[in-house]
Amino acid sequence: MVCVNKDTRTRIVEAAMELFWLKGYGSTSIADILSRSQVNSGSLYYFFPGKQDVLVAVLEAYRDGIGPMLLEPAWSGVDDPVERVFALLASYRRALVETDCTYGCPIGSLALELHEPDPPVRELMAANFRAWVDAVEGCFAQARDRFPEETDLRALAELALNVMEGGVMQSRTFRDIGPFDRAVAQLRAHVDAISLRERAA
Amino acid sequence: MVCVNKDTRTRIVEAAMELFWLKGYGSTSIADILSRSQVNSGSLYYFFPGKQDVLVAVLEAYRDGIGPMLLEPAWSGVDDPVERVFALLASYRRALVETDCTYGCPIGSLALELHEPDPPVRELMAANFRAWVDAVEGCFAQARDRFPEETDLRALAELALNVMEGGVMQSRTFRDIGPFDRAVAQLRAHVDAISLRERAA
DNA sequence: GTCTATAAAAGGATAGAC
DNA sequence: GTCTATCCTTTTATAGAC
Repeated sequence: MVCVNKDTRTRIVEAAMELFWLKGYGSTSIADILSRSQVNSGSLYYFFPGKQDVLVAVLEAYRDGIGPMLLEPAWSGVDDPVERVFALLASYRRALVETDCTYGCPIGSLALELHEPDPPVRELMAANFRAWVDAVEGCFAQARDRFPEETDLRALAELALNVMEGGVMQSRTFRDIGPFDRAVAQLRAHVDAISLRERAA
Repeated sequence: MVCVNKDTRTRIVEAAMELFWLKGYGSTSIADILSRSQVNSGSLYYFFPGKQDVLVAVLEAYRDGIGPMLLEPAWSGVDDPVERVFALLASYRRALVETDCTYGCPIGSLALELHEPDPPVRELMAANFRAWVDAVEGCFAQARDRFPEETDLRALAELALNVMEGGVMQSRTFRDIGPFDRAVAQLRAHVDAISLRERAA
């Protein structure tokens, strides 16, 4: 990806996306965004009324990028729908390991950092979670016949999100990948336990 | 509890505890703490070198209060050890409902808000999670004979934490208690599924 | 231990030329 | 669309009397 000649707005959003992930929203200053994106104050305020509008753009970028930036890379080479769920979780594991258990899910961090988000911000965070759960539920739905009829696939997908977010939270706090791995193992055991028969090899 | 004549340090810590819960650490200013605790700047800096030291005191208070302030109220009138786990989760549900799904676990929020906490802060957040998981693991251990020998009770207790924290995160974001309830229901189903026989009525 | 006043810095946002 | 300079507010922290 060529990074030098992107348009200014894109550079701002990408810089903010990374900084919010690294430091959080409140701890990222406009000056941080300006210096990382190599943009001047006037240009930022030409495109965005204020800092919160940059956040909105970042959350829109995450929402729009969930397929191409998150799911497709995680699922490349993985065909089995249930394995795709665990491949997705493995991509969060990678992020944790690569950052020495410092950074996990950017949406989750923002969701707990911002205590009284304005409606557009909250709605976009919800849209991100919804899209994630939709995708995971879709995986389980493709394997519908492996689960008992009464299994609530939506609730199962939400459990996967909880396991991921909770695992990230604990691993970050303990600076240890162990809690994340045990969380995923618990989900695996649960999915196996409710599966009707073994998957085709 | 008499609140007027508590000593100054205690008033500061209690005010900060509430404010960090309501607004987060970064969004709570020293001025906020001073006005809520009715203390003057000079007094706060007499007791604490800076804002982060107030946070340390708050986290110590949570850690020391987990028994008397969290577990004992949640467990009053509940004798069955496994039901105590769900009674604890119900106390988080209460916090969510009473605040219109705005506030959940203060430790979880701090854990995701603070991206690069200084060692004493991170260690205290870890100590809080550890104490929570210890308590829940203790409940499961009291019902050891209800679970297969190979069941990892520690991992099960960690799952309970993940379910709580994930459920809080989603319910807060969607401003809807549904995700939290479904998360707890999934844990209940999992615990029931691995239980060897029905509990005594 | 507590009070008031204030220093010192950071941060969000704006103005106006180009 | 971009640039520099700067205003204004908030915030952390300190000084020094009492």
